[in-house]
Amino acid sequence: MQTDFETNVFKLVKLIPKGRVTSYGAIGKALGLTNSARMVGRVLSQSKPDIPAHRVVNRNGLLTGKHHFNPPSLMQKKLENEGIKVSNDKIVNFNNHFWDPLIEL
DNA sequence: GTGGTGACGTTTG
DNA sequence: GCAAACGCCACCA
Repeated sequence: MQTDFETNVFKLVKLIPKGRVTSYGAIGKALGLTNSARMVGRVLSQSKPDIPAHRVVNRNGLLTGKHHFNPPSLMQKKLENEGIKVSNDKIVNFNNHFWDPLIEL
């Protein structure tokens, strides 16, 4: 059983277009939580394989949560598989791949 | 019930 | 421009 917030996060993450990435703050902001990025990250930790959590990174474009993947390198691999260049655990041209739910939706 | 920590972000010094 | 502190909410010890 999940809260509405978690449901929203799951839905939003599922709506992320292929080859695009977003940030915790953007998701939280879209849900009305301006500074609760931690919550978003926590929710993603409970996300199932059904959720492309690899498309969610921090504001720095850094794959901070890759340690929670299995294996951790899977995150980078998936991003690269979608056409996103990843170097040193961080997204290249992050601004170019950034997907803002507030704008796109 | 209290304290500390966490897939973070923003603001101030 | 870089470093440090605060804020937010939830879970674990």
